[in-house]
Amino acid sequence: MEEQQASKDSKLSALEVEAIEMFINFLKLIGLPKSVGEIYGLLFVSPRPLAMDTIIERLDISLGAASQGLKLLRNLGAVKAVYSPGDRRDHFVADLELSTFATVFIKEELMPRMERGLERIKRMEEILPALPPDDRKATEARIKRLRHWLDKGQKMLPWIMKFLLR
Amino acid sequence: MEEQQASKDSKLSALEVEAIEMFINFLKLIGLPKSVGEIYGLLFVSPRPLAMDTIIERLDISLGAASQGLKLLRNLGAVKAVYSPGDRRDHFVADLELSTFATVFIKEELMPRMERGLERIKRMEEILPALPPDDRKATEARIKRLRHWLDKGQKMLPWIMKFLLR
DNA sequence: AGTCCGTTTCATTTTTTCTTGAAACAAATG
DNA sequence: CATTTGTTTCAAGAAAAAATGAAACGGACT
Repeated sequence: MEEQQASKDSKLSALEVEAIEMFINFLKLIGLPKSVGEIYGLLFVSPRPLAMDTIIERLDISLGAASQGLKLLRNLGAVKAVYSPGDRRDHFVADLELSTFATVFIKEELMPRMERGLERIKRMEEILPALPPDDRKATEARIKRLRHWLDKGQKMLPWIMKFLLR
Repeated sequence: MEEQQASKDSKLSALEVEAIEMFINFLKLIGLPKSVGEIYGLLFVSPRPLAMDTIIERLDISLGAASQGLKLLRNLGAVKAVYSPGDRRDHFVADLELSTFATVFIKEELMPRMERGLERIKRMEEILPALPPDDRKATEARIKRLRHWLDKGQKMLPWIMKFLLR
């Protein structure tokens, strides 16, 4: 009579909830949807591999979300499928190497943007000479500053990566 | 007869378009909406302060978006209002110190999450002893790893900040 | 080959986030 | 002090992102 909560998270332990919320928050930071954070959080604290069924049931998410989320996480390298003898289903484990997320973010989000940024700057610099002389000086200074920051960023990234990878 | 484009960006120079697109992309990265990127981008390449009217007109955005976007940018410290003699309107300039964005992001997004993360970890560690012995070991290791990463991150941040600020 | 079990895909729905514009507000002007 | 000009606020609408679930798929077992 006091069981039977709204069918919701009744199946998750306090520890699991903490881990899940934590990863929802962190992964949101790098633009991943809630469901992905949930899945990774659950797998992260799970002492044994989980099948998709289990994940769906315990997190109470849809088939599609689970499948897509797992796919994404596998592509990132944050989750691996392991073989489970005598079971047709795939089972999933979290790769505990958290640097993966930071690394992926840097490689797939930051770096490409910086490259495109540099291209833009080059184009802007080409346009500069055609500006009215009064404005040119000021604008030139600004673009130079932009470039300076991009360069700085690009120098910094490899260093951060190194730090992340041990 | 070949003028009169769809009333759209006809008022923006190629240079402005580049800058705007660039900032839309970068600011999106730290979770800011398109309109904010547009405003900052326009101000960044503008050799002189712009009034809100001008911003609205040239970017073709709404009054509300302009007001809110400018407010946000002012709060971040990325835009300043300057006095323009003989004009009732506020005029806005971009603060060229791009580190502002990174700094704000770190301070308002990253750091708080890390703190909340540490709290969670502490709570998880308290729960640990109550786990079934077989699982405990494995889970303990995972949580230790989590903590390790958070610590690492927290150590890294001040360093990054220092790097950003010159 | 046919059935079953598990997974992926994707059109649709739901949720979240952003934008709009009208109304309230403020502050300078005549 | 009424009016005009400029700005903020916020409820409603539009757009974007994420979740759902049914249908298609694929591969193992009989």
